[in-house]
Amino acid sequence: MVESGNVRIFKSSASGREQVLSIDGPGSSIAELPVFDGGAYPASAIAVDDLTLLFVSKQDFQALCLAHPQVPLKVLRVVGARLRRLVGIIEELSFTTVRHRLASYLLRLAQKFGKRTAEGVEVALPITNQELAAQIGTVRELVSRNLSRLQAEGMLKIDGRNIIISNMKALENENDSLE
Amino acid sequence: MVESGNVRIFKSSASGREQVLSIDGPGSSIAELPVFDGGAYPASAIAVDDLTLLFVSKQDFQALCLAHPQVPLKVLRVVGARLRRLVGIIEELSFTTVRHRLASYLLRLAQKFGKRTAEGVEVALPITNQELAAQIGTVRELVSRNLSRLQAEGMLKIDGRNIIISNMKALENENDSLE
DNA sequence: TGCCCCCCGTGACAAAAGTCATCGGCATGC
DNA sequence: GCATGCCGATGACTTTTGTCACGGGGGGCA
Repeated sequence: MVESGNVRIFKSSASGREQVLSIDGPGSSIAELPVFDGGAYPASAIAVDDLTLLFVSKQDFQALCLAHPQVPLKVLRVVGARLRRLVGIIEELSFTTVRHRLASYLLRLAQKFGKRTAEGVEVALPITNQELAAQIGTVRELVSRNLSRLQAEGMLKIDGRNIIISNMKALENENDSLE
Repeated sequence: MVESGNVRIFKSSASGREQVLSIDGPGSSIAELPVFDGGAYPASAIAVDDLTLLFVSKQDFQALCLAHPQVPLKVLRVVGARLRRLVGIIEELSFTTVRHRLASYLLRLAQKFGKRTAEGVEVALPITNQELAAQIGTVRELVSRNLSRLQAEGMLKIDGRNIIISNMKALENENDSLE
């Protein structure tokens, strides 16, 4: 269980690429699978910032579940959310382009953290291009190129780590109609 | 719960492509997520052959879990397996080529159903190229082309719906060393 | 101050993926 | 028999993705 801080869960390839599966904050559980089925860890994890975790052993978990039958039902809800997220990643990887995934990411970011300004919605990229690439399943260069291209097309303006989305509508259009 | 027969679980894109998430047979559960968290179905399902299902309502499931605390623990194991499979799909989609995924598929097939013959291991493709494409996340044409190419390179021989893997080693080499 | 490391952008290129169209085979059903 | 529809192969092409290499810009640290 994450007590404080954030963890990034990811797979890495032999050639050094990474694919982020999720980023989990306080209240989330991570590395539950071995507790459920006794198997191996399905992915790697790394602290994004200062992090404190609570460890629950397989034995304790099972005992807890047997003693308090509501617990596993709650856990199932949490695991369900994880399943949904993974299905979403598969869908994006299988059906959409890097450009599309990038637009989706920016939109999500804008909806969560965007500030309205005169020129549009402004957000600060919280991560490097490298990490963004890992989250949307591509490489750093393509993130860079596609950002430039979106800028050239007038959808947004890049100012260092800040991004001003000047044409929210256009960005949203990138988003629907999965090709 | 699947009582008999097989179900294919898949997502489909606006342009008509499909991505298979899993194929489940007797003993598996499907469409559990709404029962867990009350949300929507995360994907579509279709009967592969004659199929009988057992329906368990959310209420019954919860009552069952509360009455028999071992049940949800077992369910967690099953869901865990599903999580692992999805992570595996993401890994393949993100890191590997169509060629690689095709080779993996054939190897799995050969290990499960292959018959040794003088010329190599023989398997019958149980599905159309179209469906194979949906399982490995691509389109029909690429499956066809890559099969031809593997044949041209001497790894296997295609005889209608039958495939004779003449060079198992070479096919396995395709498989390790995720690029 | 200078060095090193990481980050970013970009050109040039190669490889992979996907699209569109065509042809031929085969089964099904009218 | 013949039309229809699905399936597979393949050529020609475009787009997308990924790789490699380079140069420039900081930030930290000795």
